[in-house]
Amino acid sequence: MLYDEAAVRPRRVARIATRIVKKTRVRLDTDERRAQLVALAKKVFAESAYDEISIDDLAKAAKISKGLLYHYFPTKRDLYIAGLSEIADELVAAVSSLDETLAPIDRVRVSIDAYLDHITRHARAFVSLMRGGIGSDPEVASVVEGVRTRLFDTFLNGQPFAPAFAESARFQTAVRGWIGFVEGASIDWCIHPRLTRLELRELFVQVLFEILRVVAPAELVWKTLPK
Amino acid sequence: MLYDEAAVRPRRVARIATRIVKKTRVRLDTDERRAQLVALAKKVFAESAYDEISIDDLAKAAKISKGLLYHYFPTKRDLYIAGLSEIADELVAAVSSLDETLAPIDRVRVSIDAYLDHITRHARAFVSLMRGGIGSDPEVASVVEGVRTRLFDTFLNGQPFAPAFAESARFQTAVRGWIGFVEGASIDWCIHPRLTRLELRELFVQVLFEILRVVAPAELVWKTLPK
DNA sequence: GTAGTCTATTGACCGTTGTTCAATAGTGCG
DNA sequence: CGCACTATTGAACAACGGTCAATAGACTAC
Repeated sequence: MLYDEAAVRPRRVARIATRIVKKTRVRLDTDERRAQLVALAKKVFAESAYDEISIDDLAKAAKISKGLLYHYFPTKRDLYIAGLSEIADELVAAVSSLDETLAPIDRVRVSIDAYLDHITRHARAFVSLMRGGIGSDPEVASVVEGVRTRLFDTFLNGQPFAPAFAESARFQTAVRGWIGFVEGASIDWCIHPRLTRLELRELFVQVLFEILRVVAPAELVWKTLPK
Repeated sequence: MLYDEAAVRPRRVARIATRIVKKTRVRLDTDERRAQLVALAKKVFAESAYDEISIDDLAKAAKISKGLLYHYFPTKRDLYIAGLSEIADELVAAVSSLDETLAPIDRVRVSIDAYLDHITRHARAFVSLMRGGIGSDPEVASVVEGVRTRLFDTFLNGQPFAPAFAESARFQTAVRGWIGFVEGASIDWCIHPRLTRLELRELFVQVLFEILRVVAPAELVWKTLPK
């Protein structure tokens, strides 16, 4: 399959054959081509693992040559990260449509709802994003960690924390932990949906509040903490 | 460097030279060799990423030929997983020395202490274990997920839960989330130690209890829950 | 129409990788 | 000494990620 006849055929003959068959090249604008390739990467890498997909596979799927792919992305990893970043952006964007008129607690509720909605619809992409196709690659890790901090910002943005509270080490560690809680339970839930989406959401909200209560000194507790 | 003189030298010449130099082969027992190779894999893969280390590197480090490596492990991935599994076993073993005489809450405390002790001493190995060198590989994922469930068992084993409680979906989801909490905060803490080890431990314990309180119906709450 | 320019596109090529396998060399037994 | 057993080797292989000079389609200018 690798060394088939066409591959070793001399260049000139191939050229003539090309003319005869009228195999016309498709010329695309730079931006269109880039967008097409990133879209393909998003789809393919959400379905299969990083090293199960070769550059040749991608080129064949895009109906272009390998060389052209390298004209747009310096390395396979760059293409992968481009796709992953878009998946990440979509997730963050889906969550961050916040309604200023809502009470803080309901704002969290809405955000988590949007979050669960989105990862339900894009379960495979979500898992492959969070599990990190190339776990040890620093760029990939920074995309994933970026999602966490951006999600955190979106969940809690504009909430009336006392500044001293928000900067305390306990608070930051606890929130990072809560993100881990949500992530772990979400991934588990994607595979074994033992709770309804609503039950899961309420669990997240309740746990968040309990964690904040544990972490915060009494006088700094979030104003809207129930009871 | 790749195609150096020695490499392309005809076999017979090489053999004669070998005799002259008296380069004796080292013959090892099967189990010893296997153990040596797994130990090497553990060390190397804890330090560097999966695809930064080639089979040639490993063979050279072990002072054996590539072929022999494949005599013991059918594929590079198998060797990697063998090393990873030992790292995982060591972590679980370190945590699971439980003292039956202690009160349940203190047993959790001791376990978490051992956990933090261990990941402090083997931070790199821990991170590369939990971040998964080949994130999407199902076998690797199952090793990591195995660590989570075994840690969970160790943390909570022998605690006086009502069976109905332990089997409830809310409980299981919540505990899986707590594992995510501990993991996320631990990895964060390995990189930015903003809290003391003791503070972190107490945070974990408190959050665990609050989560259990949130999740459990009143009459089933862990007997030892403080207050 | 034709010549020339620009650049999107190609395919042959390279070195390295993971993997295979027939050949080899130590070791112990009769 | 001869023989079997197996730990060990090294050359070969296909596939991979990546490079590059050459090509072809679209545009402008005359």
